[in-house]
Amino acid sequence: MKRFYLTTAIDYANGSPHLGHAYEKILADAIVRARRLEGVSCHFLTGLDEHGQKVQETAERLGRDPQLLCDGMAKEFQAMCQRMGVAYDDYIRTTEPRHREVVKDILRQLNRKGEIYKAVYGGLYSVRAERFVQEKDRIDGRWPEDFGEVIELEEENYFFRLSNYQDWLVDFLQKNSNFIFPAHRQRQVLEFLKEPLNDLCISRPKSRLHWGIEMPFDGDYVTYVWFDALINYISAVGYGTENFSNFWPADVHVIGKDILSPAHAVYWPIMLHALDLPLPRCLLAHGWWLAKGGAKMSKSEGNAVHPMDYADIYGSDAFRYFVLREMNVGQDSNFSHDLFVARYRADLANDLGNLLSRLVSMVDRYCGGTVPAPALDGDLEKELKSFAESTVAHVRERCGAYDFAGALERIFSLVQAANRYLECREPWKLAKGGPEEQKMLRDCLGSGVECLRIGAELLFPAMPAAVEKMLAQLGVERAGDWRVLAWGKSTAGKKIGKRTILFPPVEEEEDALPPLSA
RNA sequence: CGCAGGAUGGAGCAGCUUGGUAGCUCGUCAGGCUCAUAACCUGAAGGUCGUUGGUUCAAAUCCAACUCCUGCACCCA
Repeated sequence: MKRFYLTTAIDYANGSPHLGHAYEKILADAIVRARRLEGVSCHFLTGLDEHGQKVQETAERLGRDPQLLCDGMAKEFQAMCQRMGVAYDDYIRTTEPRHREVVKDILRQLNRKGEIYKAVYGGLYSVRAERFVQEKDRIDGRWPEDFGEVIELEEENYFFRLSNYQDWLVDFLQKNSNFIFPAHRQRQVLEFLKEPLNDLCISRPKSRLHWGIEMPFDGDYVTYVWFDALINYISAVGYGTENFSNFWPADVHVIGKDILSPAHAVYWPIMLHALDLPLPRCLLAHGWWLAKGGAKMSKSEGNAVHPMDYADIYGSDAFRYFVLREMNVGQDSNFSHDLFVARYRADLANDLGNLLSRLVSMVDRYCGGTVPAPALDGDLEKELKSFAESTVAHVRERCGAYDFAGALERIFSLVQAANRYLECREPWKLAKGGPEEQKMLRDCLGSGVECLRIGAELLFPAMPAAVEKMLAQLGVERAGDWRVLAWGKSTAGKKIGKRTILFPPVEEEEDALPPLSA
């Protein structure tokens, strides 16, 4: 049975995880969680890209074995996923035998088919940077300092016949306008494809680069890192085995906009096509997080956000909520401490956390801790029920369109509606009245709890851990299926759990900033 | 130069595909409430939707021109 198969980009093992990595994984995780709530069986892959020049250089600089270096990085990235509640099903590392063998198999196949040829490549080569450079790299006519000596170099390499497939790819993109999300990115790729494509150099001589997968038909070369890395999407799901068709084609490749073109939008489709494999259904290219005022985030600027610090201080769910709420998928977005705290305070602590808190408190105080049934008659109750149900429909639709910002905005409208409803009914006053008021009180609290229960179910893709805690306080099990999520009696008669503060208030001081370790 | 994205009340955003009284959150001001995490609810102030022209009965939304910001160097989500 074919599953919904989603991948993220595999992270490059040359640097520690940062906000961008965390965001991409959280976005992917939320998509998968939402899909599962629709009853779809899913497979969520992420992993680590371990070969290539940069990793080799870093390992040499540190005097460490590159494999050990990568082992450490894998642990770091996996720990981040764990911390962020990112529940992948499989983690692929490009140094694993299961990957290496598939890469070699594919190279053999393409070679047999005549898609690969050997040719001499000549150009300007920087000895210090250990790579080919171009005339346009010159600054004021001179080579940058860190290039060192630049020499003419001729080198034999293996090339993949990309250019043969350019027309096919353009045709494919024109016929499949939903291949890349958001749509304007697809136009950009088509623009890029107006220029003739060069064949792709897919080998590196071992004299220059040894840290890679050996070319199966020539032991003097290793495979170019991009060619190697992209294959993870099929090597991880058993390419060449009967299981493969349960996964491939992938439904979504979640990637950053920087690696859309040419790697994912050009190399990868052509590689697959040359192998007679179907293409993934969608490339989802997300934007970048910018520092305050739209500045680029970087380690050197010292304005990078450290996701783990936020998770440690505010909880991983608060962090997940922020990035999903604030980023319009596909566009760039700002991350600033002020924005984060504003969201945390207003949405999580005041609106949501406080709603839970007041409901649990009142059920405890006025109903002996047993949740009453939600009312079916009053006008306000009907209105609330109707809004909750339309919210379910709206959120399902938005999540299907990867619009978590829109979905979360709507869920918080529901939370506000519940707060407003309590304000209108004033259960704390009803509690002081006679039998009729007592009946209204029970109807009111039952409705309030039911409303929050539905909101919580909808929040699950964004805040899985917090939702479990909320539902535990409301005394209910998570339904775990949006298709049957209707206003009902599922909370009635349940005993509420222990009331705890889900999102504790944060201090006022500016110093409450997480430590910005450089 | 070219390509792409952006420009909406003090801040951050939505709306633009399928024109029709400008919406959300924060912030500010005034009021209400007391169940609750000094939280919640109500009301108000604040925008000629970058500029200029055009199409139209009607434009933030369509068209044209222009201005400003960002990205397009290996790497980086």
